[in-house]
Amino acid sequence: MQLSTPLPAAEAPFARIKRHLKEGLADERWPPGSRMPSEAELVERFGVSRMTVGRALKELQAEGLIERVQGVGSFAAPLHRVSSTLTIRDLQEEIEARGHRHRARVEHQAAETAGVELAAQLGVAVGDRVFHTRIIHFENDQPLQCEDRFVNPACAPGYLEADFSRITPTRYLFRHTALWRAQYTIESSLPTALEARLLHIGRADPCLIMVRRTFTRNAVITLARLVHPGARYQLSGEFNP
Amino acid sequence: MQLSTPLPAAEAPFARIKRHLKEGLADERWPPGSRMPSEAELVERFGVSRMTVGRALKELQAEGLIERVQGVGSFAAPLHRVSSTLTIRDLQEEIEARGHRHRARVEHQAAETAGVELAAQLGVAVGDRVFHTRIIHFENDQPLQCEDRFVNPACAPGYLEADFSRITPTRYLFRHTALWRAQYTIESSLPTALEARLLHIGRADPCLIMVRRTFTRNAVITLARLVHPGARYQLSGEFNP
DNA sequence: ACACTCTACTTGTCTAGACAGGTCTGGGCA
DNA sequence: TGCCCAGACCTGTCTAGACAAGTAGAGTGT
Repeated sequence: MQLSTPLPAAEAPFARIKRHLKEGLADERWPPGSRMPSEAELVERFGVSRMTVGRALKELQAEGLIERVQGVGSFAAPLHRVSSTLTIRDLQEEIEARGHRHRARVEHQAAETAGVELAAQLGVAVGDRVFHTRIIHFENDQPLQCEDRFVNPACAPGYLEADFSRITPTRYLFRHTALWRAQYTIESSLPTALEARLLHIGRADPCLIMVRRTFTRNAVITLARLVHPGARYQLSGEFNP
Repeated sequence: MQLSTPLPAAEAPFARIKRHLKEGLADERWPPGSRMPSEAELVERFGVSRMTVGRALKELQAEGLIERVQGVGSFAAPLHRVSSTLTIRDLQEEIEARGHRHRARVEHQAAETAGVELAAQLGVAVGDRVFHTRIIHFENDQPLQCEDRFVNPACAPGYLEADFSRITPTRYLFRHTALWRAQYTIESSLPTALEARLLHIGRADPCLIMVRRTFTRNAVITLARLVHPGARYQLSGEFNP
């Protein structure tokens, strides 16, 4: 006997609407920046409830294909933007997931005084006390990351007492602060002399460098510079539109 | 006169539930892999409707903090994972958004025969015809990207006839193929001799290299190697948990 | 010319119910 | 013992309506 729905399991209404909008976006039926149909129009057009078209639109927004403004409308996102989720895992977990051994060596762990640039980046006053750690992470005894990190003492007062050979700063901060937002940049550059020595690479060996700032609701928690030998480390990710 | 809701605009119920769960996850009240409260339990606990807790859980799932299985339940995701959306824009748009001038020079545009490695990467047979372009992208006449791209002819038969000094391959393929999935890796490395010459940099200058494969539902559309001078280009992104 | 208000339209959120379909478990039956 | 089935429980999806809150524009009064 044949079931009423063959196999593709009959596309759900919200998915159908989403696909319709996505196709329209793809062949520029709604050019970038232009106004999309309102929820009410879609409700009428597809004969579904507002919750359903709302869901389709919300997901398109989350994927970065449209922008929505309360009281105004929904708009096609600026040209050909494509977003993917880049998962940033704690390095220790990443290494252990590969079945390898993680080890961290603490090179430096002390309070320092913030200079002009650091103070600006960390949102504190020049001359304020900030915490500074420099840690080398090893994968099977091979140095994989040099982590230079400045921490706002107001957000993590106990930071200097933590044992970072046992818990990574990422994990420590995750546990002791309320993470709200993060920013990062990724670039390719040469290591400093110190970094090259600590990572056992040459000064001319390219490195993948990630600079990351994380925030609570109001303040900067931490500024981290993560330097990886280019030959041993790569980021990867994928996305499904 | 004082409004009833001071300023933080009274957190919405779904956000409150989400925050509660997130906090519990953060201090391991539900250890990774363990079972989370069911929707029904949360409905009772918070006195809201199922749609509302459903939304909170759905968003946590989208953020990768929990995993849900129909008929079974919701589970805390494996350790300290954090995901962010890395937005990949078309380079031309990115440059123009900065108010700069974009120009592309086509170095190479021809059909070639696939070798063993390329055939495997592109999902075609060894010896099959594939399209190959090499294009230099300039920002204000300074070379910013060397784009080496192989294209599966089955997906974009007209590729060799396109004028890539007028439309970028990314945009062309976006328009002529049904993009389904993409994979990329980012690494830091040295340019080849050819790339160094085309980008006007030295052979010892580090580069940010992105290798990207995009797929239709069944086939590989394209394999691209995007080489950027480390001194002139960086990726950036952010995320809000 | 300017400032204000009122209205129409938009998205944001929530409710209380409904049905569908997947998973697991324990009981009954061969 | 081994199989199947019914029920309990779970998530996935949808509806029809409601109120809140933001925006833009038209109209009005000074």
